[in-house]
Amino acid sequence: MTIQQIKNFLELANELHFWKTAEKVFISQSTLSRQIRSLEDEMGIQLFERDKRNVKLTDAGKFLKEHWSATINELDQIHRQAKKIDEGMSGFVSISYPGSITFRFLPRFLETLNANLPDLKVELTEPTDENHEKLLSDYRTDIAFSRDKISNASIDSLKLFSEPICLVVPYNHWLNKKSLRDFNELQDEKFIISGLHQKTFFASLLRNFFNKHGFEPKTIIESDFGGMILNLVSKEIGISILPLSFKLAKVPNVRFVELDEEIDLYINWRKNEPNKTIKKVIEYVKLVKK
Amino acid sequence: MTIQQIKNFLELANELHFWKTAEKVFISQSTLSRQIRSLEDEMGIQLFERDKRNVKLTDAGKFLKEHWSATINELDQIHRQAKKIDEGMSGFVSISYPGSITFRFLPRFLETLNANLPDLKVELTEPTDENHEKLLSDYRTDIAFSRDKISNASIDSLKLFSEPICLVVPYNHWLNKKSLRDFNELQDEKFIISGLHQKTFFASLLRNFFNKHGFEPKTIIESDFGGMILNLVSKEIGISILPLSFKLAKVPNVRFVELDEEIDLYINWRKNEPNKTIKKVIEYVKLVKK
DNA sequence: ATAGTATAATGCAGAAAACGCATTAATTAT
DNA sequence: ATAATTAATGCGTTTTCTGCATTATACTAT
Repeated sequence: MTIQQIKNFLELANELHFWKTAEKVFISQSTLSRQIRSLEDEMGIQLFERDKRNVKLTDAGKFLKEHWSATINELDQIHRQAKKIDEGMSGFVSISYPGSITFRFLPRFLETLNANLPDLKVELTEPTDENHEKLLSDYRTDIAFSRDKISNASIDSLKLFSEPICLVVPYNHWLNKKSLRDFNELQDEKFIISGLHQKTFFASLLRNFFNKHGFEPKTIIESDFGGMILNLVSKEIGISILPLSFKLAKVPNVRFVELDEEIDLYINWRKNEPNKTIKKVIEYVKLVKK
Repeated sequence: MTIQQIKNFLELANELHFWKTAEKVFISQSTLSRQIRSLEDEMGIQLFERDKRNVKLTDAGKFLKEHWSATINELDQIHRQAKKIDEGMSGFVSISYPGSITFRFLPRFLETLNANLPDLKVELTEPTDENHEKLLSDYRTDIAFSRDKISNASIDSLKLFSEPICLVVPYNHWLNKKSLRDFNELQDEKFIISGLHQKTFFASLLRNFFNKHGFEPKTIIESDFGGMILNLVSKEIGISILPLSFKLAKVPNVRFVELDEEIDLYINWRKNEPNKTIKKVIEYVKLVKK
């Protein structure tokens, strides 16, 4: 039993005329006649009462006309949707990201995605565990934004942009770009930063930074959550170091002082990803970049 | 695109193994491989990602597995129902009947129908216009019960049973079978009967009856509705003549006095009726008969 | 009644498709 | 390296499908 056969049946059920119907569906009258016959045989159900002159639906035929018609419409709908998925116009991606891009890059990116792939469903996760390689290869995420460059034979990466890291201080704090001549002046400041023993990339970046400048910060609160850190700085509990992106959070009573140190953002995905949706999303990220 | 192809796809989508699936659906592995391929080509959608070793569903494939599965189940359901209709196990009949069979024959008949064809829908009409032939040929009714024999080349009839007609009197009325020696004794009785000028069969039967016995009844109320007549008799407003069947209405304070006159019940239907449901219903009526 | 017309079914022969066997090619396991 | 697994493919055969031409039948007009 062919979908086309059913469609032809529906056409005939409307026309009730073999010749006209055959013409309409671009087959010969004999073919149509035999198609309907074979449909009837296969189902073991008489669909039409026909003498040499008239064609009319049986009760079963009426019933099937109604229900098949509905089902065929459903099917067409389903096939259109499947086509969309196949073409990556719709579907599902799981994205993991560092908190710092919450305020500028990520919303822009999601906006672009939504404009171009309105049927796409996105799952966002802000992983505490930063093992991007494993997240990707275990299919727990499809696209991983990361601050560190990942070198792995089965992962493709692309650097999207760099941005300065900044000292984050309360508005009236003595410190500004010009006043800061020597980092040793920060000796007595109370820092609110990620625990330096952490294995996250940002922690190791901080570790390097303080090493380079030869002093150890006085850490009074440890936190990995930028939003939390900003609020503590705003309440003048201490100062911190964060990527410039956090400025966009627009927390009041906070100033960002750019340092001569940059941090990168990479996008990572499984090499040879066959999923068209994911590939398409990766293409769009290139449009947004910085 | 074949229904079978879709079913095979669904099987493969579960098994994710060509050889096992092919065995399960009783075709060769090569055929299955090509069927899936042709499905993919026809839809223009990749359903499986497969290398020489592994088979897995694409996103579009997952989507179609889910939705096709639902649709195929619906279709199977629809086909079962259509089969029922085709076999006359289900469907629709319109039945017209004279009020007199409301109390005994019709409920029995409907009970039998319901027991044997539980999915059958029945429309009952008690026509005031008694033109059964026209009702049938205009498809306003499928089965017409009638009191008169219908002679019409395109209508088949069957006599189901005969029953006496009765004088219907209040309980304490002087009249009974033995006391009634001569119909002229009814000269002074007040009758509640169908207008004798009416063209209904029962009216003409009454006309004949009174002619035969050579007197004209004193009619105080004209009515064609047995139920109404019975209630009026019960209130001792007059007496009437009705088929014995009305006794089953069990209206209180009413006695039936059988006369030596019978009335028939016929069932009528369109000759060569192709509708299996109707034909089946006609068969069942024969089981109930009397 | 009779001839004419409309229309679904059917015989036939050629075209296309489907099928299974055997084989190939690629991958994994030992 | 070798064997085993497994999806794809070439090929010949069988089956099915298709359209043309024709037939059979019922309705229409005269």
